[in-house]
Amino acid sequence: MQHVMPNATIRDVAREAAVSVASVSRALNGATNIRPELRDHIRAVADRLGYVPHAGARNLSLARSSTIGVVVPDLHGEFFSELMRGMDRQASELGFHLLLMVMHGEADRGVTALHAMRGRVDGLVVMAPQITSDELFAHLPKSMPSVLLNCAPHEGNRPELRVDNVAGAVAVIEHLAAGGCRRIVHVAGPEANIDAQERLRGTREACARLGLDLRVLQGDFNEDAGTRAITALEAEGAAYDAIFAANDNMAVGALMALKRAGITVPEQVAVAGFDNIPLTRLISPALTTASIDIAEFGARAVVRLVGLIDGERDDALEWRAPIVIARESTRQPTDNTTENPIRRGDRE
Amino acid sequence: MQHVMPNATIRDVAREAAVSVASVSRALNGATNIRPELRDHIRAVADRLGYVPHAGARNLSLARSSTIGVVVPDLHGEFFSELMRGMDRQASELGFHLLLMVMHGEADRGVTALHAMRGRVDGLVVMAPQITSDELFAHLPKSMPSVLLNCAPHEGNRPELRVDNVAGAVAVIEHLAAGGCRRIVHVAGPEANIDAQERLRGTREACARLGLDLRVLQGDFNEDAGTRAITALEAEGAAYDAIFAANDNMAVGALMALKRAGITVPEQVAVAGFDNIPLTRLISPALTTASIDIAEFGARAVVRLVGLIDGERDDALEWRAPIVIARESTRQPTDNTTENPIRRGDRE
DNA sequence: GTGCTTCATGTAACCGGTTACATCAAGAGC
DNA sequence: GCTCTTGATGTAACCGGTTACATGAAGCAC
Repeated sequence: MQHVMPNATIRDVAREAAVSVASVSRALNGATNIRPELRDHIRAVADRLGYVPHAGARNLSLARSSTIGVVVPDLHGEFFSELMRGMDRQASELGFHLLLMVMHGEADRGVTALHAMRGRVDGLVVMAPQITSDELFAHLPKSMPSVLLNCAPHEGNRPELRVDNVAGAVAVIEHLAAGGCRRIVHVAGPEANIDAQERLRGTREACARLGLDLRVLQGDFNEDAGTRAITALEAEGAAYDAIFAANDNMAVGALMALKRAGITVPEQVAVAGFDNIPLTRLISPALTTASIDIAEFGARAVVRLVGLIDGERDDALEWRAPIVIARESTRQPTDNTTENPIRRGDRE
Repeated sequence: MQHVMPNATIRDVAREAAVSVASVSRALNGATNIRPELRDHIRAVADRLGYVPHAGARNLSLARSSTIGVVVPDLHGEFFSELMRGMDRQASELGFHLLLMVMHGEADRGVTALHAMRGRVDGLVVMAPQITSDELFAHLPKSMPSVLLNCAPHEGNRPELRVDNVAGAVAVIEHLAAGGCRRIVHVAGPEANIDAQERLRGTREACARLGLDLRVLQGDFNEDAGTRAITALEAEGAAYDAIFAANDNMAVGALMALKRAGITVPEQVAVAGFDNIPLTRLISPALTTASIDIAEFGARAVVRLVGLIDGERDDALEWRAPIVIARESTRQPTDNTTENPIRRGDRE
């Protein structure tokens, strides 16, 4: 009597069951053209030997790995854990695995990573917010299905998913306006940052359309910038009733500075941020902010990628419009003004 | 002149360079037994064709995938992003990739996951804190190198890494006692969770040894449980001067509830958590907590696993004792013995 | 010249699966 | 009886790499 052999191959099973490898393969993969008794016998033998198919070999001959490569810039914080969560849930639902690859900022490591993926994955989800992506894309073979997440603008059409910062900023301004604010101060992010630029643009558009006063102060995404903005405004005795910071960090800085200055939030000045970092729920007053559903973002990328892998045609640039998460730092809409998440159509 | 072919194989390169596949392999893998001019020529041709080796095929013939399978129970929160971060950094340093596999609680999915790993990875890092892992281990072939993280007790010796929750809880209680606390409330985690059980045990031991009052409230690791605990305590007018929650989430919930109830932290009630999620630094007052260096924990698991893969012998059960990270939510130890009793909140 | 060593290169087997095609037995139709 | 069809099973090629071994040319000693 044969003992369990830890790494039995299909040929071991075939020998032990006195059949050919083809029959074993058929028995285990549920092919119909095999006699039921034989199928059961083979399965029993396979069980007895503790046979588990070698996925690598299977992948090679099927030319399919059922694996999705995930290329991300870094792994800090909750954004990534949420993103991975959404991708994983969706991938496992569709029968795919996730192979993770982090390029720690260095572009050449990104290229190496991309190469290492060849023959290991069926497709890629690539997140590369750095501007240097063009080199990366040059190494992304056309034959490799891939979905881009929040990448900087680039040559050519590719299936892509982006956060609609413009729409998010518009939604925030509309929310502020609905709460009665008329004189908005926007604390902008770094000029070179694409997200910051778009948020500023949305703010400008919405204020112009709604006839609101807008003043823009330069910031840098750090908490201090929010504090400095308030200090400066108070020093010159400026009149304003809302602060919209281009990210939550700066909004928190502004909030703290307002508190110290004895200005009540949201009664005298409303404050809103962007990103929905976990902290926003916990400070007091809780911060109104805008963000997308990150897990859904990841899941959607996986769905589209699997579509591509299955041969679908897809060149679309899809946008995810952030929704406003209204908390204590802003006044709620007074009347029946709409506060729907605004989905913008194709921008240019 | 030949064009770039997207999925050139080694045989394409061989034909194009008018050499054998063996030479191509040697040229690209840096073998010494090849004429330098020929090597350069082959490399040039490979470049021109855009040849990237097929990792799957390579793995099969080398019987090595340079990939580590990571089996985790779920992906919530920052613990996992930190863990993955540590593992990823170390793995990429050692030339390994990470294949992620989440078993959402269901044990049979864990077994399926394990099988799917065969022939895809060289070894596994398995984290299975809640389920009765014995079934899982039964499906973990001896031939598959694996390192266990924080698994429930089980048969036999395996290379393993565990957080010493008992020691961590003891350290927290000692820190609270050193700050003058005498009436401790422990908000416990889920009863079925091994971490929660051990933290409770450490709390019990330390309180008994130090002669502190201890009251245990059942929780579930969610923020709400902390809030509910405070609500219940206040409703009955209980006397207590410290909350030790079995994880940070619940501690944060408690902190917020205390704030809302107008109870000062840490003057009237000190609060401590467990895990050191990044959030704890950001809230106000910053939360005292206990934790291991999670990234290091993950990195160490990878190091040991790679050792196993390389044939080292290793059956050790290694412990990581958490340290207390004292922040604003607890009083710092005063010099030798007594704390000023006036500040201590007997609030009834 | 022959014989021996050394070294670059090629040939073909192998990793462990899948599957097109060949084979063969049984049953149907005449 | 013979032929044709049908369906189960086996044989061997293939996926794309690596590499043991074979080959053959060059170099050297005699």
